[in-house]
Amino acid sequence: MVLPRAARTQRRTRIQEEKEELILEAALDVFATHGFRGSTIDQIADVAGMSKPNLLYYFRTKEAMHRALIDRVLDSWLDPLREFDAEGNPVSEIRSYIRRKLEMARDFPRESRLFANEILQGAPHIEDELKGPLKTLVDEKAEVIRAWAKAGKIAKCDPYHLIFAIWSTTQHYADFDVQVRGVLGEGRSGEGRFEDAARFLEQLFVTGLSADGSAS
Amino acid sequence: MVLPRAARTQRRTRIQEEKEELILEAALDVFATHGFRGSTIDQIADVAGMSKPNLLYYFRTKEAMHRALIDRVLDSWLDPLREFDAEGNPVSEIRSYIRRKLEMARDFPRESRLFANEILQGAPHIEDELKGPLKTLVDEKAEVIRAWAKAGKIAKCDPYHLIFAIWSTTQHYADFDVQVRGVLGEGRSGEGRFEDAARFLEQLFVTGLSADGSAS
DNA sequence: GTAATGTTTTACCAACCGGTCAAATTATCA
DNA sequence: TGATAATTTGACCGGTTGGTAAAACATTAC
Repeated sequence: MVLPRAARTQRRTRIQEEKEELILEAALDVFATHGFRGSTIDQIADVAGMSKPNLLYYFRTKEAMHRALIDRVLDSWLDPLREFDAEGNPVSEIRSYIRRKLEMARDFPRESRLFANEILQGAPHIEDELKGPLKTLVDEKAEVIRAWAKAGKIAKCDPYHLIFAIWSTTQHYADFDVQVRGVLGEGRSGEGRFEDAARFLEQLFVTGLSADGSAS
Repeated sequence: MVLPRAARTQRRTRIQEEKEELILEAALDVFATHGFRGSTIDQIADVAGMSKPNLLYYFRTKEAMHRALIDRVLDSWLDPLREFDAEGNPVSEIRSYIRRKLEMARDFPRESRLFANEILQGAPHIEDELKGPLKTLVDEKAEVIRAWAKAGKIAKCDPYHLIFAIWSTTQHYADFDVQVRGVLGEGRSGEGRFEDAARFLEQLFVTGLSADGSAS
């Protein structure tokens, strides 16, 4: 019978696993560079090396592909923040959070751009996740930071804006890679660039948040 | 005669001025939220309140509209960096650069998103500008910062990454506005949010770059 | 082996897209 | 006012887009 994939109950064949993987990989490529509306199914099919109807056999719509991709990636994307440990040493926690985020920007730039595109364009497909799970997690970690500041372990500062600053500075190296490369020139090549960035950001945040800092 | 606009020599009628303005305004709206490929001429025409052929009378292609928009916006976008003054007081120069960038993110979010979309998608239309005028300007200002650091007026740090950090943290409030609002909730509304951000960022960068900071 | 199920392809469709054309309409100015 | 140029419109075109239908083909289970 021709039971389009969406109607599957629980069992998935070997081919399904493989092909879905292949498709999502291709979709990540395409969505990350063109955004949802700018991407075409044909393009994705092409990258995946299969025909369009074949692709649509596994994901019935473009939206379904996008959604599957978001779902799969969002979770791992938030891992670094989850690891943020209330019991650890504040400075080294922040330092290693920065480093982990920077490593993700280096190793998973497509994932970063996927979200960047989505949010830039108004987050039409992930608004719920933003206001739900993401907000909850951030609220929780912000509370940890606030407690650290209150205890005088780091400078008093708005924890939310601290988190935004870490997000933006690190993801910048994935999302705006072309610009970074354009400005730096081809001199500072791949690996060195990330080391420079890491050194700078750690200095900025560690010094910037040293306990003697003032401001509300 | 039917002289399509592109063939104009120098004189432009009042109507041309008005309509081109109207179109670019609409185009900014659309391009900023959907990126180049995700935007359609019909959409822009719709926002501008005119028919598609009429719109194409003023800009012969979608690319021409995009280009005109980029050209008009890029210059003013770099103004804050140009104002960066080598003779001024380092700390207050950096502080006011941050504030100006933040004001631009607040007052011209569409312009910010226009560039963000463009760069995120590989900067296919502005690569030359990145490697040309932008790089030149950044190189120049980086040299100023390097001199300040060498003179011990601010901490030693990589000036390029400092500039990237200021760009990313400030533009974040325009480009990722949905996320910021989603995470903060509707509590901290518009004006207050930017004040909080400004306070945090000034603290971060001023403290983070205080002359006693170490690291290469 | 064969029947049932799972996968892939070919051909196709309606809507949309960027863009053209010629005719109709409106503004300008002598 | 009328001629001339500038602007706007509706009808249209070929290519692309997201998606479908049905049949051909492959795989698995018995």
